[in-house]
Amino acid sequence: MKPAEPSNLTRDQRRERTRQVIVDAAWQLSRERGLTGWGLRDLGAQVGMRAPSLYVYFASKNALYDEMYAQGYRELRAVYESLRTGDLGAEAQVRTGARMFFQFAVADSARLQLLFLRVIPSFVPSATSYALASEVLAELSQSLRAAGVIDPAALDIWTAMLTGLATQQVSNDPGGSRWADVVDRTVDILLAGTRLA
Amino acid sequence: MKPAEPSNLTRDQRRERTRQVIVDAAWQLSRERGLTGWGLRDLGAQVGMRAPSLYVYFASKNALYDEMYAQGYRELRAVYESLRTGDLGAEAQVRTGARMFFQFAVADSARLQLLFLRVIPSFVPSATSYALASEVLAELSQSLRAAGVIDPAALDIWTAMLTGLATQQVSNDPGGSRWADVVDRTVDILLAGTRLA
DNA sequence: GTCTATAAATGGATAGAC
DNA sequence: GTCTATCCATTTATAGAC
Repeated sequence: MKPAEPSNLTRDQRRERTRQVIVDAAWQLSRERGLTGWGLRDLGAQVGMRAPSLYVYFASKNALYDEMYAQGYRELRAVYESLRTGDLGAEAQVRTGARMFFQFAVADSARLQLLFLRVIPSFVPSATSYALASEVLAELSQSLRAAGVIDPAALDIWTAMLTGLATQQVSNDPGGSRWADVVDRTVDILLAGTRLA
Repeated sequence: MKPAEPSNLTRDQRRERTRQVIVDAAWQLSRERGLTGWGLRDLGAQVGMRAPSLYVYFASKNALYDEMYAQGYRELRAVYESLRTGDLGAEAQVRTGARMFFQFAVADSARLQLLFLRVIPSFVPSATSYALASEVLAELSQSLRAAGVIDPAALDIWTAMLTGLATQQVSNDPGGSRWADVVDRTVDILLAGTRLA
């Protein structure tokens, strides 16, 4: 018996807190060594545990990836919610949203790969987690509709553009701003080209 | 002594041929199991060798990736060369080039990841291989300039768009045509937006 | 809930016989 | 040029003591 944590919490709360500590450590390792560049031993060491103890909190490494995936999309959803709560007009919302998405995506290339590319062959997001991703996409769709971009094909162009800019930035100019510098201009071009299609 | 190959070839020719067989097998495994989903044992088995024998032809697994990378860009360069040789006008060349790039990229998602994304943390293309990539980019740049897209920032928008469309297609609609269907429209939009910037 | 011990496999890579 | 044998590290995951 050595929880080492404030124990005026329920068992479930303590468990959830530990899960979060593990997920945070996994993100940190992913940022440092890449999404697949660490093992459960390393992760355990990071949180002061041996690898087998992690199985108390996650059924497998892929289950852990799934939680990271879900959490990543929850963070992105929060970004869009903060946007919607603001008092920006429809077009400004699209403009700011694009900048924020880009910033979100390039801030963590491991997260970019997990959320938007299919980099781990064995990992497929669970139905629940994938639903979160769809929710965020719906948010983007909504935002674009409000600005006059109404057809579904145009939405696909926007997602390609946004992920493309971010991917190019982290792949071909990490730490720089080559693609960051063209985000606004690209938004202008797409707005002009996809409105009232 | 058991070459099992027609021996009216020089030693270097036989060596080069075997290297090619290995690279082809590596591509096949990458397509089937993902870029990192196979080991040297599997690769050896695929070409009728034990893993250690592969070291006669490649210094390391990353050296093999490097050859795959170079070969991928040589194939892409060939695509653009066939385009330049045709009798298309500048704008038609951009339009056809975009379609061909998209087709090339989605035809093999492992190749897409190796050539355009940074998916294997330990792999960095050699200077020689990277020069090939630059050559192909210059080709694209040339093609766009001829069509009136002259500023470097616009080129960055185009590469983001092209890779973004392909990545979305293989990540979110593999086997489908959701993003394939918007390539032409996207080219129109970008041509309208980046010409004579 | 955490540990040790270990399974069972796989990883890339090297030595040295033939 | 290919092999066997092997190294040494590492992987995810499980069993069972505490």
